[in-house]
Amino acid sequence: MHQNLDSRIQTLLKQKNWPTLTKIQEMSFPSISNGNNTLIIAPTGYGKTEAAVLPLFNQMINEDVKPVAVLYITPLKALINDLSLRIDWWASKLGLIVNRKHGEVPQKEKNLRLKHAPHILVTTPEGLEIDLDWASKFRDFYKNVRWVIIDEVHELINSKRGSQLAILLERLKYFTGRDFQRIGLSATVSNENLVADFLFGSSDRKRSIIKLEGKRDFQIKVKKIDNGSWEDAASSLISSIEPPSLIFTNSRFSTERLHEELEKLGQKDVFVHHSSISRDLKDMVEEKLRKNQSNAVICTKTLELGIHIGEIKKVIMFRPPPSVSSFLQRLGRSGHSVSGTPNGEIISMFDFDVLESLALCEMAKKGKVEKPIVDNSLDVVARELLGHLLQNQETKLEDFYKIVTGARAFSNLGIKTFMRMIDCLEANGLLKKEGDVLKLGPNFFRVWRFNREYKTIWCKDFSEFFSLINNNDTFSLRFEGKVIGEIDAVYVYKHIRVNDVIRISGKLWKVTRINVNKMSLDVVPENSRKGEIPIWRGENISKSYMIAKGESIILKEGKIDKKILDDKAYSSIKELTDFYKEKEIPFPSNSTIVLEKRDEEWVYSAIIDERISNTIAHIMLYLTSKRYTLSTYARASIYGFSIKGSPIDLLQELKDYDEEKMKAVIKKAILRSSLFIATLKEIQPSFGRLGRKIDPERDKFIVNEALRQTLRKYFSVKGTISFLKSIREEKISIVTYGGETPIGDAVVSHVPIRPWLIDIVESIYEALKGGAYTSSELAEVLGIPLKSLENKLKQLKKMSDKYKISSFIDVDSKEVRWVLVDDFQNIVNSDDYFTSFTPSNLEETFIALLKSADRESQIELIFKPKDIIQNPEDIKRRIPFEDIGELRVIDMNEMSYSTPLKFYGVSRQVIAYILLNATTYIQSVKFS
DNA sequence: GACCTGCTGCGGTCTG
Repeated sequence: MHQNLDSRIQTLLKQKNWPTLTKIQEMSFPSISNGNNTLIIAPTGYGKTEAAVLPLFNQMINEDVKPVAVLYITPLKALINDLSLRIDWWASKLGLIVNRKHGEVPQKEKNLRLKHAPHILVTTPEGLEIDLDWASKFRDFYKNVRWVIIDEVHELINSKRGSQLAILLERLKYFTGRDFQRIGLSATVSNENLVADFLFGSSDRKRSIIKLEGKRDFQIKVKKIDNGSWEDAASSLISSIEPPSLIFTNSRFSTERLHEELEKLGQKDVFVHHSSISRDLKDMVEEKLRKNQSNAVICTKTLELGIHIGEIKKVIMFRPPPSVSSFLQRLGRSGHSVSGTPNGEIISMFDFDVLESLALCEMAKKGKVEKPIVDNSLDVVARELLGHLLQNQETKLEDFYKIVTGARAFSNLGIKTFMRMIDCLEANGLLKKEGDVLKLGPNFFRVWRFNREYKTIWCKDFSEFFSLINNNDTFSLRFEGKVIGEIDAVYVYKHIRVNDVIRISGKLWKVTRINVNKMSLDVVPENSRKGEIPIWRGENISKSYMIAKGESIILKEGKIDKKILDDKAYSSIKELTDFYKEKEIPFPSNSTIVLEKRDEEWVYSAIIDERISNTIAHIMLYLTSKRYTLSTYARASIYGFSIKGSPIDLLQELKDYDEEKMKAVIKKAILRSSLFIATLKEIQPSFGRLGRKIDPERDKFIVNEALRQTLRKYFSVKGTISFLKSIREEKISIVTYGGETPIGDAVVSHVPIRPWLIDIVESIYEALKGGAYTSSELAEVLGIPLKSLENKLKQLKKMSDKYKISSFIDVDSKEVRWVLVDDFQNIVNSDDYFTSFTPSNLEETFIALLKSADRESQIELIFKPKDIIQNPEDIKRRIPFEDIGELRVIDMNEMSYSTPLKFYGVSRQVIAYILLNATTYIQSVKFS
């Protein structure tokens, strides 16, 4: 027992039946009591929370502390609920008030805190954001904060959420005017000083890092099943399950699919847990785990960290996890107590799964974990500046600059960049600059709206201001008013119809109603039919460079740990290595590339950082789509890269680029990638730039920032340059092989990256210039499938502002031809198409029915071809709306039996020509 | 064919 502990706390320890403090609690006590900023590193289940809280209680009960004295921040709502109960057990007995705050805390409970201000407040980073920015009344209690505890720091450090929190802490310090003590709790990390820097920011306190080496002991078995067989996977799972087991997968789809197979095999009490299942159902599953009423739960990352889920006998990973840290987190979910040894198993589907599993074990045993990369995104800075202005109405420019640069993530933020950001925010009306004083601008509440009714596609609900987490649109599934789960909106539009049966949360549901406005599907349970598992589209989960490193070690040193492999796994890895030995080709590595050609696809296998593969793949895709064909794709992974459709070996060309040329090409390639477009879309609202139209000159700052973020996250310019340099200097050798290799298989098993649509738009525009073509002709010329081209043409016709296109009927061949609006007049006058715009009877009367693009207004025009030829401008004047959505032309004399000729998305500029074309066509059909 | 996380405060009015 710690001699410095107050007797009241000692009594409570006895009540809890804790004979001693745990080791980590003992270790951190002096440093926390001394007022040092302290980072505590230990695996889950070692009593980190009490390690942080007990020394604080010890001080609090002996001093007269004012609320809020302790701020406890943690990333999950479920953790808040858990922790506040756990802390309250001590606090209530010591006369201290605990309060929790997150989005699902009932309003009643939230209101309590103004009457009885808590000494300890447990909340999320977003909760703190809301309070500082917006809680005008409660905010004053924050002036008393003396201690801030940040839980699960390792979860936050890599993300925008983390840098948001880092700035918030600096804002809090500015607000309190006090250098409060900071305490961080973290799982094992590789670079603890970096984590400490991130956490302690501008604080001048002494720092200590208290670390309990987690045991690297674990039991692991690697199994292998037949390629891609879900049946095999399920029967293998059954033989592996030791109730209660956790089965981790890498996709929501796999959880549902495995559950389906297990059910077929008669398995009972197996449940599904992932982010698209409603909170209620997830709670139910967690409860089953805690009460030991389940044989197994199949889950995604949702159960990787966080709340206590009871004693797990065994952790099964269906296919290897994407990083060492996630491998350890997952493994750590079993043998949760201090003494237990984690017990786990990896089920491999492919031979490279076995290789990855071996690599994960190798790196984990050596204690190699991924290094965190601290996020320094400027949309976070912008958001924090606006929040600071919500709080203070105004701020001096240099004051806020000092606050931001106090956060370690932004200590390198130059004043020039900062000023460019200010200018951008001002240009978009989020800020007003008066001398060196900043105020909120007029557009702030246009971007973040209170009233949902006025919401347009681009503006955001006010509540979203406080969060930097980005989401796709989803439909919720409802049964009797209760939410079951969620499905991507795109998937609903494309695939779901009434009476379809969907499989989600391991159960079948029949769709009875699709409510597009409310974005919900009404469903009822269904038992008789087979259900379709929805596909949730997410971001590619990239594989850690640690896996690539581990694989290199294993292959170079021939270090295959037989003990952990089952027979099938061993023979699959043996076959893989034997292949290369027998064919006398070197194994792909970071110094050897094996090149093979599969049909039109150049496959380069190597074992390298995925970001290098991704960079090269994007450059090759850019060059191929620009020079040769749009019918192309590339692939990238830790197993190398590939390109389809290039007539030449592009790597030979790339290796001779100098650094400058390389950087320029990389930039062009990335600006066209969907990764960049998605990043741009994500950060736009933070800078107040609404709407689709991004102007590369006017919005230079935003474009550059999106580019920088995309580069940092998915690409490696430095790595690629040095990789190519090594090829040039022949430090990396390239071996060509005439057949198909196993690692080549791994390369082509990855999802193809296709050219971004913007390329297609430009190419269509280029191809159309000066001519009139049918869609099949265009598809042929551009090398894209006819269907995708036709879709694109229709879209273009509607949205076109830069690329205006139109179509007419070629009267001679009865085909539709596409043409640029700007070329229309020349086409009409050309010899080729002149006859398509020359009605045989100029005196005949026609009716044109026009609808506006928004379908709000509709008019009817009666005309003769003669009128149009004599005065083409007049017809334009007679149309009261700007955009014509639909045009129908009817022959007045034959109204009763002729079907009207329809045109969609007609540009006003060419309406006269289209009317002539329509009448010519109708007459030609009539007389033939 | 691909993970996860979060999301107004405050005071006033109305209803049973």
